[in-house]
Parts: sequence; structure tokens; C-alpha cells
Amino acid sequence: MLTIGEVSERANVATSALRFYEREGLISAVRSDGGQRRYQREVLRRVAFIRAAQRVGLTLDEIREALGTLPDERTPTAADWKRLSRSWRPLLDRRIAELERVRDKLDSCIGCGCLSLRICHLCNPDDIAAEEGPGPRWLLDEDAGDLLRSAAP
Amino acid sequence: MLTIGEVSERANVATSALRFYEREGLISAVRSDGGQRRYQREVLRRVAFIRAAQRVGLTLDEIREALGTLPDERTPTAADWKRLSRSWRPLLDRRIAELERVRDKLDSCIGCGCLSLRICHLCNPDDIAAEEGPGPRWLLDEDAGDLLRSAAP
DNA sequence: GTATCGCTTGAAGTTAACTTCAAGTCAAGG
DNA sequence: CCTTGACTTGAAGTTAACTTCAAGCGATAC
Repeated sequence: MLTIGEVSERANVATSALRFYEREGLISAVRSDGGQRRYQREVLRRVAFIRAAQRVGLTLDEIREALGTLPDERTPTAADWKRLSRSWRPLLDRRIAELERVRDKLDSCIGCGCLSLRICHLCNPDDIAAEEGPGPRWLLDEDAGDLLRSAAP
Repeated sequence: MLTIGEVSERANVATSALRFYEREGLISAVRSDGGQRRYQREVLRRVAFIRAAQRVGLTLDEIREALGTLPDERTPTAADWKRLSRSWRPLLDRRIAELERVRDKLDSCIGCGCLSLRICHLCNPDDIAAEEGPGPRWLLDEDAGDLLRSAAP
């Protein structure tokens, strides 16, 4: 059993983040007699998954959903984790393709020097993202959730 | 001269966002007798630049800085905009490369099924991003500002 | 046993990029 | 002239993913 400080150091994640993940239902812990959190070693893999998923671009909501497809009864196996990670691949591909599209349009727009509205494809791409909702909006992308759901067993 | 509603519709940007950009010093407007905003047509290009820059991944702070390198006296020319847009290229290249690295590591990690800390390169990449500060942190990247500054005349 | 460091909680703060709201004023058509 | 829709302001709310804080208990080394 690991203390929160040990998990924090090994996973390179702040203790405040671990408590936050617990509140958000992403990880869990048992308690010592004195009421302190004690983690099973498995939590390290879970946290690793969370951080890797964030690098890929998933939100914590999406990650929680993905973690929800893991078996409740037994400890997740390498195959379980593999299934989840594999589901990221198309998402990554799409994000990369999107950026490459922007780059190519940028090239052609530098060529024409336009940067004018409706004419320039760079300024008015035909995407759905960046249309709704507040908050930071850099590279919001639709239906990551669908991809995850399609990876469920 | 355009009203805020006209700019909003042509640029496909909410009026609230236009007022916000003005408060943030990204765009400006003169006022009608009654105190309403009246925009020069040039603001459309400016807004287009802002939105395109956001797609590339710049923050409004960085965009303000970039806009600050435009000449104060004369209306910016196509060459001015071209210079700014060109400075995005290396940034885009780096972001794409970063995602490709993640994708490749993902492949090898699916192969080994590891996803364990410190051992797995996907979970513990050697990057500086994702280390400091609150707020959403998907694909934070260092020194975009340097790139912009190096594009100044 | 006591000093010290680690752990606990809930509440509130942070950042980016906006949006929403209330309570009005302006402009244009009929 | 009057109605209606567009515009004004400042303040407060939103979202994600956390962090910071205060006030106090837990665990461990000496």
C-alpha cells in the first residue's frame, strides 16, 4: 500500500491532483486507521493511463468514461489497457491530419497573401469545432467520445 | 464603416467576443454619435488573423504580441500579414512532430502492453510541458513567444 | 514524549477565452 | 412618433483541470 505522497512522487503528479482525481471518480483509495489514503500499486498504472490519455488530447470526462469500461471485479490486465490505448490511435491520426491541413492552407495563404474572410480557406475552415461553448477552445474536436465507446468490449 | 453586428456576421464571431477582443487590445473601433462601435473594414482581416492564429494554437496574449509588431501609422499590407503568418510555420511543424511522437510511442506501447511508470516512454515523455500552472493543459508548449519575436521586422 | 513532516478537509482561487445578464440607449422603418 | 431590433455597460458566470489555503489530526524518528 502506498501513501498519497509516494504515489505523487512515483507518478510525478501533485497530491492535490490525486485528491482531485478521486473526487472526480478516476481513481480510488482505501483508508488507514487514522483516515489517510492508502493506494494499491495498481493506481500507478491508472494514473499513467490518465496522463497519457491527456497527452493524446482526451478530457477527464472522456478518460473517466474509458476507465468505466474496465472490469469491476478483476484487476485490469495488459490486454484491457491495450484495448483502451488502441482506441486513441484514430483520434491522434485525426488531430495530426487536422494540423497538417492547417499547415498546407497556411502555405497557400502565404502564397496568395489573402487572409481575407470567406475567401481564404485558412480563416474559414469548414469545421464544426470552435463553434459552441465557453472556455479555452484551442483545437476542440467533436466526438472523441464516440471513438472511446466504439472501443468498449 | 461596419456595425458590430455586421462584423460579427461577416467574421462569424460573436459580438461578445468582439467586445472582449477590444477590451483585450486586439482590435479597435471608433464610435458613432450615439456611442456605438463603428469598425473599419480592416478589422475583418484582423479578426481573421486572430481566428487563424488560434487554430494554429496561439494564445490571445501571443496574438496580441504578434499584432503589436504591425506598423502603427499605415494600414498593414499583405506583406505584413504574410510575415506574421509565416512565423507560425515552425510552430505548426513542432506541434505536428510532437503528436507524431506520441503516436509512435503509442504504437510501441501497445506492442509491449506496458503503460507502467518510468519504464514506458509514452507515460513519461521527456517534455517540459504539462509541468506548471493551473487551467486546462492539453498540449501546452514552451516558447511560442520566441518564435513570434523572431518574426518581428 | 515531542518535534516534525505528512496527511486531512472544504472552500475558494487560478487561467483562458469567452458568454450571459440586467437595465437601459440608439437607429431605422412605417 | 412609435415600435422594434441592434447596441451599450459592468459585473458575474462558465469550463477544465487543477492549486492554494487554513486549521487541524496522523505517523515516525529520536
